[in-house]
Amino acid sequence: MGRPPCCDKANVKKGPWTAEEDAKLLAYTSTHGTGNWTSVPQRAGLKRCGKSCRLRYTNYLRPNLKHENFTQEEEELIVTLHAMLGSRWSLIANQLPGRTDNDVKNYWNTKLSKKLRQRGIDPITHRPIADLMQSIGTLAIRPPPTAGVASYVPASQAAPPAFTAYHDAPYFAALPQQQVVTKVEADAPVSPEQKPHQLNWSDFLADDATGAALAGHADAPQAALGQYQEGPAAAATGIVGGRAFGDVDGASGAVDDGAGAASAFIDAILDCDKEMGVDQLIAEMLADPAYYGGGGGGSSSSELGWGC
DNA sequence: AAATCGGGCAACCGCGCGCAG
DNA sequence: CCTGCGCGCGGTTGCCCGATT
Repeated sequence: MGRPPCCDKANVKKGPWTAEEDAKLLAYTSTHGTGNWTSVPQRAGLKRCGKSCRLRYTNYLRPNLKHENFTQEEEELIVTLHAMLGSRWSLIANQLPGRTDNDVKNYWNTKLSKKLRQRGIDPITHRPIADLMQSIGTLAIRPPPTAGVASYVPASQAAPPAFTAYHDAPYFAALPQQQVVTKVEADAPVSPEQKPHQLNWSDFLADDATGAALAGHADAPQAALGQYQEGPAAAATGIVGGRAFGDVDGASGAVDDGAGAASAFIDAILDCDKEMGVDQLIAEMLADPAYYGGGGGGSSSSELGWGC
């Protein structure tokens, strides 16, 4: 037996919302709040599905929403967070005050992913496309990963089996530094003399930015995040959900160099998420050995310095 | 000026999770 | 523990509108 529909679809209006419908919904929510969406249409005098009402409200009518274009800072934060979190749009949107997950998702799909491609970066793996192409050949001669693990890893993230230190990639030289999500092994800083080396499968997953940031090679993420950073104090006070990050003021103090700033930012994100109850989800995701192709001697969350 | 194409965005759909009974 | 229900999320669709032919 399937789940019954949330509303009588035959008597429910679909499609674009009219100004009158918006007004009714807004009037209702402003006096009654937003609880129990299934009853909202009836109470507000709308022939809409409750789900549709919720969506309209959260994506368009909700107070404090930004309707203007994304700023450069927001762009950079989205790119960085996407490198860390993947397509967890709601988590990303939480760090962008006034933006909805739908906003962020649409912006990513229509603008940012193209932008990254134009700059030679694969928007899914956040790695140089040239490296990905180069890796295809290497892939053929590498032993397959552990079967049980491989089936768990999203194909989109299990891409390249080998790469060079991004700092050496010539095509990156032309890129704005903050667009580059670097990857350096946490316990083995790359020296100029070092040759490109091969890594474990677990090194190719979404922890790149995190690992890089926490390994003290956080130039790129830090540059992108610096303006959002309010420091550990802000996080500790429970200013969360993007409020602290969003209330950027130029006098908010010095930004630490290196791992300190990046770590603080990550901690702040985690604190925010904790406050919102999503920290557990992220912690589990990061700790999940299967997610990172564990067993390959790879980077656990603790090894990455992820402060959970 | 009309037709076609493509991008951007709002909205919908289906699924998973959490909670209450 | 099981079931029903509401909510939220991510993926996808379809419409609108500007650009191009």
